[in-house]
Amino acid sequence: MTDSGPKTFYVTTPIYYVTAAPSIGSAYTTVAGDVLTRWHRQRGEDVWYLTGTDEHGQKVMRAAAENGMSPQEWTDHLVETAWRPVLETVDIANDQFIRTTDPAHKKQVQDFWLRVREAGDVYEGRYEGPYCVSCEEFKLPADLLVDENGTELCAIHHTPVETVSESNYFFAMSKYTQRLLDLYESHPEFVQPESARNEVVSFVKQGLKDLSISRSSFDWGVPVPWDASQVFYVWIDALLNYTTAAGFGTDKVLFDRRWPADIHLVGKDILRFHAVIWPAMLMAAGVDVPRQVFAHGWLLVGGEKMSKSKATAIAPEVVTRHFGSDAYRYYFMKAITFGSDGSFSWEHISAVYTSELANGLGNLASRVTAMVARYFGGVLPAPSAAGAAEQTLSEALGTAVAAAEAAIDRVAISEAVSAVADFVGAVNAYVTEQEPWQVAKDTSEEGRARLGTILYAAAESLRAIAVLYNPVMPKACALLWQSIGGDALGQLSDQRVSTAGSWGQLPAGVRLTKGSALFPRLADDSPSPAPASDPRVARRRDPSDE
RNA sequence: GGCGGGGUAGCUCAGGUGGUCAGAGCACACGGCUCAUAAUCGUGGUGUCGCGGGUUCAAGUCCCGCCCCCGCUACCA
Repeated sequence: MTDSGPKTFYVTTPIYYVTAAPSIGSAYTTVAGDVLTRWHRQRGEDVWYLTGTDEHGQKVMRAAAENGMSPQEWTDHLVETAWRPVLETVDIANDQFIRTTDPAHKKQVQDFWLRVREAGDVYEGRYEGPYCVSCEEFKLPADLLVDENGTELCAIHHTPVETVSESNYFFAMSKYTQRLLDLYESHPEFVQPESARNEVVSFVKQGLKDLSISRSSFDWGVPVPWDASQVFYVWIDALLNYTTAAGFGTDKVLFDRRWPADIHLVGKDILRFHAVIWPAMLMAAGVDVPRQVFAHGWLLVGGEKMSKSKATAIAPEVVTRHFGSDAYRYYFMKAITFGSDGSFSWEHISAVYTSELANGLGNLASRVTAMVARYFGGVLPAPSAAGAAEQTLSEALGTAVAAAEAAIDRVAISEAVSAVADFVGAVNAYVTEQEPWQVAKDTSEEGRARLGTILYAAAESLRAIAVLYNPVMPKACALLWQSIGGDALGQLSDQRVSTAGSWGQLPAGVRLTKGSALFPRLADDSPSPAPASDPRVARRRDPSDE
């Protein structure tokens, strides 16, 4: 619209590889991005949140064949039946869903590499590696077995692999070794958390080799524009989704506003592609590198990395069906330190749901709205002079807001959520200590005034909680907002997190209603792990679940 | 093998530049309260801070050795 607008806060998830349906692992990343997105929107920033699917490559081809479909049919099917629906399952407010099979993307990939080629960083060479004739594909050294004679065997066919070479195009990535190291040095925030940064730096310090960027042994990919016999290596194509979506090559005004991306969220398994290859590609093309690549950890189930092959992969819907999307989001964002591995268990999410959402936040809303209804006919009383307790409470709110804001800036999502959760606890304690039900027995003017002050403080606290939790639990917060009469202040999504701590925003006189429970207590009927045949459970796609 | 991260209360984890660092939440026990979703509030933790040495007045916290777990060690994504 305008070419002088503010820089967009641009958030991305990885584009998920469509050999299988989503698991809680991929949804975890997407939820994290969504929370950051919604939080920044409530700072009043212009945010663009991108997610999507990565659809090329040999594995997709193979998965399609196994399912009796063409690659395009297969990816269309999975995208429409699994990957788009899961966004609704976990309540994602993305702005765009990109598919690497989109024509616009394919064109951009070709244009990008033509540009790098013209810059002199693409050359023809030979890729040589172990090849299994039965599999009809190159193998990775790590995937090979070695027999007693030292012969390398295909792990699938147990037959010797041959050394085969094919003509490929290469990207002169080695040239960028030092520039990458300089980037990591001058911008420590480029790769986070620190553990991820260390791995990347030590990897690059070994020196980079050039990268084969095309394949001629199969054709499910973006055609190399200057050589019809080759398609681009899937990562080289996939990474460019981030610039395609930003308008690279098609809309300069848009691109200048949106790029560079502010944060690429990735699982730590795909860190290198994002923290090494991707910035090197961009440097070669003369494009700014993203501001940050943030790698989160694994979801562990039973102490092990979640794995489809071990039937520990869980479909998000299995969890949301029982707990709802808000609890799903809350649990993964609060109970797991973002950036570290975290354990998921049905028992744990169940315990967190009951203690923090049902007994904590839900019950707080319930008791406050019930008392306003009982003692003031549902109309929020005006507060009289605040006492020490109210002062303490409002200060606790200010502390929570400051802590949460600072944590979000560090992508310490669990800390941000915890800061608000601590405030919820403080409000519950406040209510208990002030004993409004006792004060209500004092029908004098002073008694009524004091009662009004207490309930106002409690309701005002709920107002702030709704604002601060909205990025995490949009559905429940919408209900809470409605029940405390928040509409008098406008739309919840328009409430700014930065000023959420300003005390006294909720106007006296609004009507509070006690709706149904925000988070009803749930019967403990923990489901057995879904069987592998369950269509909701992703098919095997090891070793990565991204 | 090399590099990196980790082994802390029943569970999930903070802390870790040496001296209120022996912690939080959950679970559990007892007590208070009754507005509320049998919810809430308060009180209660000696656990060899993986093992063995060492430095120090003082070590989860530094040094050495060892054990175990996980990740990375490049072109499957």
